[in-house]
Amino acid sequence: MRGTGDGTVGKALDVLDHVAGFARPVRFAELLATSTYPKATLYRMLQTLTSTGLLSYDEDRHTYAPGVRLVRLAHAAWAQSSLAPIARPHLDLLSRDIGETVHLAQLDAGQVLYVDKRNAVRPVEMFSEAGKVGPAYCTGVGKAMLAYLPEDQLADALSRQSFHRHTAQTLDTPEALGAELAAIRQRGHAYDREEHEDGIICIAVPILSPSGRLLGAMSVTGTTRHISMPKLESYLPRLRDAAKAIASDAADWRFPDTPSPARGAARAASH
Amino acid sequence: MRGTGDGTVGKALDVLDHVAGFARPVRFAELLATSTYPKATLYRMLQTLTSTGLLSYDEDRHTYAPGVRLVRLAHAAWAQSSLAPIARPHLDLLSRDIGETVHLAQLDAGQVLYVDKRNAVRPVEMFSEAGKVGPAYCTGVGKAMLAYLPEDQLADALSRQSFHRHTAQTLDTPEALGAELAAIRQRGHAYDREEHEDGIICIAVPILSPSGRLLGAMSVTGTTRHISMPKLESYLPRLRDAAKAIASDAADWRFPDTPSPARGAARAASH
DNA sequence: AGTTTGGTTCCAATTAATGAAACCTAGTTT
DNA sequence: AAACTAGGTTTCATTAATTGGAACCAAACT
Repeated sequence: MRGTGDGTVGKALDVLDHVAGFARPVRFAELLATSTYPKATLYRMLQTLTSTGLLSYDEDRHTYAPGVRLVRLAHAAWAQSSLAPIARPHLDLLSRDIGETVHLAQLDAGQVLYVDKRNAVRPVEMFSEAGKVGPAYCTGVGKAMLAYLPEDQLADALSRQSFHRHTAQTLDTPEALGAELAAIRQRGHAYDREEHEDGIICIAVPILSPSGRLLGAMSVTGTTRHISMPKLESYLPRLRDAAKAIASDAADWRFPDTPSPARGAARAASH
Repeated sequence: MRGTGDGTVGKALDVLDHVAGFARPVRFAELLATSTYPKATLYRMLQTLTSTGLLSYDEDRHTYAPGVRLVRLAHAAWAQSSLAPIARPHLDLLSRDIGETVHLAQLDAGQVLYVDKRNAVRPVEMFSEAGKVGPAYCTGVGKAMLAYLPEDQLADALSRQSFHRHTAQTLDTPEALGAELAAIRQRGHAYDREEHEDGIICIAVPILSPSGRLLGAMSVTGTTRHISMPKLESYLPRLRDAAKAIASDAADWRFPDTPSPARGAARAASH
């Protein structure tokens, strides 16, 4: 856990992650008992994080929790990410079209990070879903992304997988996963055959920029009770079209106007 | 801008905010031109932020943008905040009940921070809406919260208001706002009479814990084209009930189990 | 070829973080 | 009531990181 390597800021983030890791407000003593940092260091770190608003401190209960300032920063991150805001209208369309649960994910530190979601039947359940993380080696979107990762990044991502056997179908060895990734590259899409959760299946495609760079992945998900894999496969053309449309929008998006050296400076000055 | 005061972490956050402040990916030179930090310092700060995932760097375009790691952290912040997750079902109910746009907000550094929203027509979009900030002095939720802030915190919050005249109705002096806040305390709810945007009106109530501490605020919003203030006022009882229910849930929430010294240590050890 | 713009690296001076230990303080226990 | 203690907070000499001026490099213009 210790030493993400990046000086003071890295350590501060260790602590922030540590606090966020508890799914509830946590007291100093609890953090100390599970921390590699000495008392005084941890204490001052928490002070700093609290005073910057990254953590919030409950005076009454003497507990720390992630602060609302993060929500604000995340909004900025989401809004100007190269994928999520562009994909939004496409997700709307796709979801209305096929009427099943649709996920949009990116890869973050070897994990699947869900950045958007459409749930056809119950539209509201979603809010707490974006920002969730999941394993890459046993989810449709995860495998779709791993399959199209450059070699060095793939090695890094693989080294971060836990290969826990979630269900009887989970591919729980790097070898099995390697073969699966090759198959995914072959056919261009990934399946999740109840590998993460019993009763949940999905079909997923990567979102690749025109130049072949991996941007994210997208999936249609269902329960075995109400949908079959062939049915999911029938959505594949539309899923692919949406992924392609998103990728092409994303490629355009960076050039809304012709960049000129002078303009940048002018805009900066007016700030 | 410089020197939030909190050592290295504070400076790093200055830079992070600075990047987030541009509503688009930015280049090093642009940041440098608008930064108080010297070249080398800013450069290394950006390196650190990038390598920790708080910023993402576009190799091709040489631009920095807020990183997806923030979305992940924000999820934790949102999910264990003392207000938003508790309020969620109540917002669902209220929104289904009255069929108008409903906002849930908190106060963050003198600004209104929207933490949840229900839009009558469209389902919710995660951090595209939540995480947004707005002015406190000229929005319904903002004024509702300012009115119930302890004196010292109010002074701090007021000092952070810009008092920009958004519309003809905007209260753009501390004095006018002070009178308005007194009136809000009197009647228990706040109005926004097109003070922030022409054509947008709303009615808002504070969310106060049983002990009177301010937790946040909630509003029902509409356009003057399709709704009138009396109609909005007719929602007041239900809005108040929802706010009360949220506050009471929030008060209970902190005691899911009786704390005992031994348990904390045991749980910590198993971590 | 020459020059400007944009980005990166060096390194001695400076500043901040560190952590062991001492010190509070509000509850318990004897 | 005095002694203890768990949980927090502060001190301070030591250690490590940040700082920023300046040099450097690499493209993009001229």
